[in-house]
Amino acid sequence: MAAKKSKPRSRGATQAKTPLAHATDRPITHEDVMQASARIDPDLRRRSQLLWEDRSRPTRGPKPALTPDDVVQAAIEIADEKGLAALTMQAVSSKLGFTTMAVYRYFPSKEALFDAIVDAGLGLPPKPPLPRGDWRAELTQWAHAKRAMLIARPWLAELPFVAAPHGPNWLAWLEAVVDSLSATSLNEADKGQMLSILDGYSRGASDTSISLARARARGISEKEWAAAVGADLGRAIGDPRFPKFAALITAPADGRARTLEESFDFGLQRVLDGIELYIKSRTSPES
Amino acid sequence: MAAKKSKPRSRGATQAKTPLAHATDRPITHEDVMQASARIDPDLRRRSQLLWEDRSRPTRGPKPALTPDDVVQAAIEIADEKGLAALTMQAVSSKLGFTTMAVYRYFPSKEALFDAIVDAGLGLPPKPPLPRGDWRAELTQWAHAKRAMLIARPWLAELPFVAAPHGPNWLAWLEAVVDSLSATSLNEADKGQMLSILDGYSRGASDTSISLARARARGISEKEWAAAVGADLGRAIGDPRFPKFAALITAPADGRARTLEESFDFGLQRVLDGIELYIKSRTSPES
DNA sequence: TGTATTAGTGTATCACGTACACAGTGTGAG
DNA sequence: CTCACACTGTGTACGTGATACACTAATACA
Repeated sequence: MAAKKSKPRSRGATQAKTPLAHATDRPITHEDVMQASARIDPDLRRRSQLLWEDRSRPTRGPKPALTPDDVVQAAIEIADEKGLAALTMQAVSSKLGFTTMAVYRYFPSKEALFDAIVDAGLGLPPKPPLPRGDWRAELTQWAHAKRAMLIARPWLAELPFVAAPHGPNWLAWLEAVVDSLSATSLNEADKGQMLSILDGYSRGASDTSISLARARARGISEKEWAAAVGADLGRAIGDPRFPKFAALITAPADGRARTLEESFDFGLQRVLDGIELYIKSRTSPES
Repeated sequence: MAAKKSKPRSRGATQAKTPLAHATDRPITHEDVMQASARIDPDLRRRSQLLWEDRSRPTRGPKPALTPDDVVQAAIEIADEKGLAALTMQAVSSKLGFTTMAVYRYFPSKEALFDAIVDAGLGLPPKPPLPRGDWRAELTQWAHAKRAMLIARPWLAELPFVAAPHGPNWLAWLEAVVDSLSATSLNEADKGQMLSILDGYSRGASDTSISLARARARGISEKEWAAAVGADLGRAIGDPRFPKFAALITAPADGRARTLEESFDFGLQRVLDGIELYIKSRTSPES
């Protein structure tokens, strides 16, 4: 056995629930978490660590010409311009003006680099407008921002980033939702639930626009994209298997067509309606 | 220039809105669609075609030893057992007992094979229980089924399948929702909206469970997975950037913890609440 | 029966991830 | 102050995977 294959190892991750065992009554500390993490898949553990540790340079040898951030930046630019497929270690290094192997001084593997790219790509959530307290408005802003972020970096959704270690920016997005929900009367557990709902909707309902964005990055016009999508969906027309759907897409538009963003917002408001309904039912006893 | 690189071409696809231009008053036919599709990226067009055309064998040469379906089946088995990363053309062919290049007689590229795998992996939606008409119950069943499907094939979410051509099974899932919504008073446009909402939530809110499923496929126990996720999320504890989220995950569980499926269902009911509210507002004039 | 067509094979090539060994560079320990 | 060691970037090599191309064998229609 000589060279080793790239092990498709590692995974982890996700939204909110089932985060930690609430076995004892004493509040959980960072210590507890770190202790629990002792028995985690070492590969995953290392990746997560790379994402969180402060990369303080050792003092010994020559000064590195780059920072991990430079590498991440270059990688993101490549993904933005040419797509994920073009994001190779050689592309990154040559963009930086170094040899391929130089990158490995900053990230031990492509996978680790991807982890960093994902977190950097997420960026930070927007700051809610200042008279705080309007949770519904704040969550609306949040969801639109998340959608915009996913559209701006359509390659993010192409990575199984639910399976990657969660970095600081990921947590920042979650924090923002919980923070907005603080204005409600929900208990912690319910806040977690609402976080899942909102996060789930925002992610899933952005797929259409992400697809468009990806096409656009390939130089395809919105018209062409719509034609391609329409052609696929249009196969339903005349096909006995899809009568209802065919009727839906052939129905004349009664009024102005909605933009994708308007569509997203419409759905978002329905979701928030559902959340609001729940909050009210918790507040004013109705049963 | 000799061999060509794998071109990271092709994309397309998605949910419901903006499907076709409703320019004229005459209902859109399959003809219209096919005509519109004439100017689509030829690569995409070909992929979509492969997904839909009946692969009737020409009569001339030797009889093929396999069917496209055999290939798809083998590929799916590999993905199920070893994960997407192990799904190579050589793996597929050797599983079938042929040389690598033999597979290319059935699918012109790995990408085309993936398209077929995605559609096959989606499978068909469940049949709604027979006293039809309870749209809410039917959509609940649908959403749970979709979630279960994604969990059963966690590699599906790893593919940018929103960007792939939509095959028959994809449409079948959409059809099922629209069909259930027929019991409501919604117009076609609104049905499309509700479809987007439900599809979006089901997809996005399943991420957590998909991650777990993926971990499980790698031989990681639920405990280990929870520890890894918890370790990442637990970094919030003590970090001044994430006070609210830290409070959330350290709050003592007041009662039985919800399973992931219960969590999904809880959110789903909120979403359906929102949809129901809208339906009612359309029915009984309130403004 | 022969010829055009097609299935599966063998081989070659190129891109990519990454291991390994080397050379040059600073810095703290002596 | 100096030297050895830690560390950076380079050059090279390898294995794997996708896939082009040319070849042989099979088969049905003219």
